Amino acid sequence: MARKKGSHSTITGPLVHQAAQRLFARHGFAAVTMRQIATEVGVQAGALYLYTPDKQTLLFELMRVHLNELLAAWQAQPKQRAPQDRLEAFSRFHIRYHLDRPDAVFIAYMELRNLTSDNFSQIEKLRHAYEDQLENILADGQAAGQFKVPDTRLATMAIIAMLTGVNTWYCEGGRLSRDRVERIYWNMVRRSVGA
Amino acid sequence: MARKKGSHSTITGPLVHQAAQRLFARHGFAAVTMRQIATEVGVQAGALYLYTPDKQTLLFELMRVHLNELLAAWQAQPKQRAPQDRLEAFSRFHIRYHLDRPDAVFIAYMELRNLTSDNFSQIEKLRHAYEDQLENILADGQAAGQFKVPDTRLATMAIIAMLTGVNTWYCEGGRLSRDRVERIYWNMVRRSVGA
DNA sequence: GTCTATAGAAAGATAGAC
DNA sequence: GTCTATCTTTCTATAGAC
Repeated sequence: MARKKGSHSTITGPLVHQAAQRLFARHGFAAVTMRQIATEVGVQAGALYLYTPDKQTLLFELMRVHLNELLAAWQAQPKQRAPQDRLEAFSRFHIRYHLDRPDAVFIAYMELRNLTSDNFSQIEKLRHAYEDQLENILADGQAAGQFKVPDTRLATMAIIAMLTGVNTWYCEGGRLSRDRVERIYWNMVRRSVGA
Repeated sequence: MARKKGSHSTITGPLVHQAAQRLFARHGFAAVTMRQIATEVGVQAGALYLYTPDKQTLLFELMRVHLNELLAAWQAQPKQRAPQDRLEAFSRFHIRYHLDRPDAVFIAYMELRNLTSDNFSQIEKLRHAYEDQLENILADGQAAGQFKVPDTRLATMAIIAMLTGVNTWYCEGGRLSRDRVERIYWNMVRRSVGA
């Protein structure tokens, strides 16, 4: 049998990651087979192992890249001075960024259980680094007497959970525009910390 | 070979559900095998099919029972009159109830993808009925001019996500007591709706 | 009610042809 | 770089002994 196509290593590599991301998000890591990913990409199952040493590494890389990009994107945001402005920037950024990448977000939150213990530690470190960005804002606002946050760590987790929750219900082109959602959430966040 | 034990159908049935709940929560539905569940229970894999027609039904039953019990437990709570009191009752109840059943909660939120489409519809209906309990409180408070909630559905989802998030980080016997967590979250919820 | 044994399908991963 | 072919393991579910 002749092969179907020529060489495409620089193209196929990213395609493998995209297909895995889509399928893992839709059906869950454990439920997706290498054959399904291969079919989605348009190659044979064996060919996937040219782009990843194994299924576990594929999952790990998806999460690692996502969290690194998330952190980088936040760092690249214009810096504000006042705690309240920084909190607004974070709230809006978080919603916007997460709504744009539902699959990556879903995987990063839902598939932690399926990481090996070493990989889990690395991912948790990255996630924690992101959470710390918000915690610092809250701590500064509290220190400046502008927020009423009795426990900055708890408030950090509460706010992130609330904001990330948008992904579970928001429907593109639905009743609410993104901007309206951003504004309503920001108002809830603002009031929740007593600003 | 002699069998290990006598008959225990009334005991083994619940044990199967408990073991499945523990394992599904820990490793995910798709990652858990019937053999693992059987080992946990102390029977052979084949014996599980005396208690469930298949793996899918086992998952569905865990979710269905959990959500039914959740609704019943909320209905059994003492009724308050004022929207603010009802919101406090709901917030505290939600945290308390969910912290008591981390495995069942985890499964009900994470394994929706693994339900067949028929089973999914039924579970969504139950979840929606619970969410409506909160939405009614918010709508009443808004109508009474006591809350500032521009979109009750959005606020419902935001608050439930925030409250349920406790389960992802709360550590029994850790830095914060349950009562303190309840109180801080209630304050954040209260302020977030402008009460 | 639980066991052993196994059918039958499908998984992850590898080897070697082209 | 992708293919076919396959090894090895493991899965869900069933059948029939006890």
